[in-house]
Amino acid sequence: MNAIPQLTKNQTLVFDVLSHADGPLSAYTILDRLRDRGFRAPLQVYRALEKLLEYGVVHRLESINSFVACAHPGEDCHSHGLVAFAICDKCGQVTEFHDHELDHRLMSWVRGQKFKPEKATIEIRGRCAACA
Amino acid sequence: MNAIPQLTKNQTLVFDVLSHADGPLSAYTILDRLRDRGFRAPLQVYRALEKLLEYGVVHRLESINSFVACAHPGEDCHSHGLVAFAICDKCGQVTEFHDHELDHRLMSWVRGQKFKPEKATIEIRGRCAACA
DNA sequence: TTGAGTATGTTATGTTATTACATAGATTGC
DNA sequence: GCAATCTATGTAATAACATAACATACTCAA
Repeated sequence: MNAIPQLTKNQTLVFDVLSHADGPLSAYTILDRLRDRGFRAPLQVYRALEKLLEYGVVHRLESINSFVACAHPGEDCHSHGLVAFAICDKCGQVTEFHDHELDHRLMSWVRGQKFKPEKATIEIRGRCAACA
Repeated sequence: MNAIPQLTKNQTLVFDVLSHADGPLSAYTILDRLRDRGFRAPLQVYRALEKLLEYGVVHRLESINSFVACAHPGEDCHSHGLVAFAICDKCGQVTEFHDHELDHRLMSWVRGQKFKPEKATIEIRGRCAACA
């Protein structure tokens, strides 16, 4: 399990915004929230996100082009294996979920194909309990 | 299992392009390939794709913003339950995959959360056997 | 203190997707 | 027939998401 390096200024700012948000944010929303901290351009956000994703402290939700802080503060989430998300289309709430059995099933299929996996995306869209 | 309705002119054109492609295509690539069939605007493509997705004859690959014809020609793919994809980042080849056990595992977790699923995205990125 | 590496700033541009509005064709009921 | 309605299509403009290219500054070890 890799340690998380000291974050740089911009990485810290972006991570803070995501940590305090109550749901996933788009890169441009993050940018807007950091305007008064000096952010001017999308690249400042995307560059920080790139590193935060690499460190495993932030996840990208491909199906909604948004980013969310990992639900396991202080840990490198990569060590948990695959991550799955349930995303509520009504309220935006995201639930993160790790399941070894699921990983195993996916990976055994993938191995059967002689496919070398690098990254997996598992996202379920629908309505959360509160919004159903 | 719902029958697939008669496709309209634009839906047919878009589906043909996807069917004959050797991998996933972006909406704008489809547009370019249909310029000489009279297509002029993205919306012509997106509107057709929307229906084709609904009918289950085309899939959207969220992690690469692209579209691919379903691997089961002539059937409504929705009837197979969840669909997973292995996407080769080198050659672009996509392998489609259905697994009941996997569905079950995901859905039982989701039910445990009282979450009402509408749609699932499962995509594995990496290198295919030929490109590994 | 210089050179290498990393982080940042800035402008411009590329790519993906939708909004808004107009037109055309098909179908139904009268 | 001929309106009313519904679906499909056409077009322009714009919104939303992401990266390229280049310039500057910071940091740290040799």
